[in-house]
Amino acid sequence: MLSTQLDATFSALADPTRRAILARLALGEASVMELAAPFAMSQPAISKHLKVLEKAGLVSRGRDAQRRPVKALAEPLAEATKWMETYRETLEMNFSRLDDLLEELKAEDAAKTARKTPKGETQ
Amino acid sequence: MLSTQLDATFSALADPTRRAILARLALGEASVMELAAPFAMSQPAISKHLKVLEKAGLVSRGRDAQRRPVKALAEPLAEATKWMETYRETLEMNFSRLDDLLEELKAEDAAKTARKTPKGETQ
DNA sequence: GATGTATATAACATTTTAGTTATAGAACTT
DNA sequence: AAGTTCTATAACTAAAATGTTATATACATC
Repeated sequence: MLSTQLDATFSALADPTRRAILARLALGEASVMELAAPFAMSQPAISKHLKVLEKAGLVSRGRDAQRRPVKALAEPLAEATKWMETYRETLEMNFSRLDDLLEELKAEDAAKTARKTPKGETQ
Repeated sequence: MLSTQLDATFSALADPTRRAILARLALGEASVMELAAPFAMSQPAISKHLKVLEKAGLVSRGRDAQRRPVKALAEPLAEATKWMETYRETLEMNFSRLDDLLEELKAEDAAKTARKTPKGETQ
């Protein structure tokens, strides 16, 4: 669980162009030109984005004559998803502990109030 | 579902120092000094990381005398998690369709072979 | 073999990011 | 009120990211 892998995955996902590319690739392989078409951006720019995605392991490249078809890979997402899930679980645990604490404090306070308030009286 | 929110979330998570800060905060509120302690990094550097996290909505700041306690917030994660889940689901759907296609091709091929092979013969 | 098409790379400019030190301000302590 | 503690900001530097244009390369086709 190298930190650098997570860095690469989250960095790759942090760019809207790259997320759009991945969204497109989720529907199936595509060539660089096909991927570049929807964007107001040069082909070399897209090639660079693809290099980022490839370094992060989010895509792999094939070979079909002059084309280098790009294919999405699912694996690297697992680690990133896991990090986020673990984080959220810890957060939630902490919140529920906080809730418990608040409950405790409330109960304690009620007890004190009860002690201060003579038997049978209400407040 | 502004793209810029996702950008901010993923960018924030792309840095190991910020992930460590969040991991620490998942256990409960902390002051800037407490957060800075484990890192070989100046206090202003940590303050900058906190500003990034705050802009992404991943933390909120409180006030306790000179301290500005930092608290983790869960909400922004939802969108990011959703993006990743949707992406993975689409990917998997596509893979299973590919599997179907391969099955089809195999069946087709088997049928052809059968036609080429006279009745009763095996190959 | 000349031409076209798909992609990668080089060289460059601009912006953003991540860190530094120095300093300022606000609130506590004595 | 003087000093200490906590945090933020300013000014700066260095490196990385994102885009550009021009060019090279590899294959396909005429």
